Amino acid sequence: MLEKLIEHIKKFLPIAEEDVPVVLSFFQEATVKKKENVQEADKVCKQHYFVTKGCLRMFFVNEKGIEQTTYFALENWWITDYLSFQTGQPAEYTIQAIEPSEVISISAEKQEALLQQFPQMERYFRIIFQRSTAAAQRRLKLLYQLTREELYLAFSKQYPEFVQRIPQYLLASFLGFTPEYLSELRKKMVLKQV
Amino acid sequence: MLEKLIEHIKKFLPIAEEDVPVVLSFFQEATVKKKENVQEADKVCKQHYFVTKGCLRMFFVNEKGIEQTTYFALENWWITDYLSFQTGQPAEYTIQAIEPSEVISISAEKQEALLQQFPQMERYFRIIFQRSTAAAQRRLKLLYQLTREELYLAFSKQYPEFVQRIPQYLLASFLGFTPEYLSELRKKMVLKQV
DNA sequence: CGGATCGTTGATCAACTTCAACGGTCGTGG
DNA sequence: CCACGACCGTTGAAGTTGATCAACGATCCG
Repeated sequence: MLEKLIEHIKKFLPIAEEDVPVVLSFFQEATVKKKENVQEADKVCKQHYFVTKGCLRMFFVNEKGIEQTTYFALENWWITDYLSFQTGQPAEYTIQAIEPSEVISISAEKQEALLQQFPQMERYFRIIFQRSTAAAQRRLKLLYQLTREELYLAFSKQYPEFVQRIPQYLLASFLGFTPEYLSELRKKMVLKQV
Repeated sequence: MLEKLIEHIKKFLPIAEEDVPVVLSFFQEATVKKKENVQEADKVCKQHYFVTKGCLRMFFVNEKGIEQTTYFALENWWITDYLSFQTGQPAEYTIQAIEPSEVISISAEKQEALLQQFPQMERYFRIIFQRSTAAAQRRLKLLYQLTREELYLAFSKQYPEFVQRIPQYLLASFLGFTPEYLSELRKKMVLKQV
């Protein structure tokens, strides 16, 4: 399973075979059950997670007590509450598996130690975060320019298999509307196709 | 003016004095007039901008022909259309000065060359992008959890001087609503205070 | 001084939420 | 293996939020 991470790193930079076990020694593996939290809100987020199997979601609980999902992480995606991870403040987000999953993680301290010992890993994380920044810009553009209905269409088109894979109420939350409204949208779309 | 960039880099890592001029030789300076574009939509975004003075905004034009502003960049902030910058595709965003400004910039090619020659700069950009990722998470949380009115209040509270500094229609656009509605919100708030 | 730009106002309208209720399905315990 | 409860998706009515459009005043700047 750790192999998955090495493969991912190798996509972005060369890494000497003899360094592989040393690099990997900074990380730990975990199996996560469905609905299990890897990170609880209000606790400091100590780990940075790399998903090797399954799917995680990140959510916060709003004033009405509703879980608002804002991120999903699939295989080969990094995820964490970066604000808490960086500053050591309590996290605002909970991170939960929505399927039986497998993750690799590294603590903030170990990540820093890894970067000290293997400065070339700065490049790996620089690229990861640069891509994340680009993805955030793209997502924000969609959020600003599309109606909820168009958002649903765009997302369904880009991730058709994923839409099948997750419960509708999570998708509705992620897209920023209610499950009832998603239900209405789906009905409308079926009618149009007939 | 280039001094501002060096100061910023030094906040995150040590840099030998003799390296300073070499590092700086990768960058270029520019003065930008109010309303001048440093980046046009549909052209490939070749530069990564660091603002040393003034303020830039990033926007796209939606289907109704309205300029939708999604980012501001103040002093010591990096900004660009990262998707275009990374992939070489045409940009979706325009980047424009909203005040007379001064920027330092570096092309994608030169940034790569800089990182090859000074690998410690990977750390600098890793930190910049990691913070940017954290900021994006924070912003997304606010967008999902607050009403438009609360967004305006929160933003006014966090950046009171900035709200004074920019035209209201830009602020309304950034917060995701119309200038007319912002006007209504402001009226409502004044009435409450009386 | 004159035109363009910006903020405001009010009426109407569309998008989306809220709430309550119902039916289907899935998983768990007996 | 069945029965029960919890969870999930759906439906429809009523209510909010915020958009749209058109018009007007103020201000800025050349």
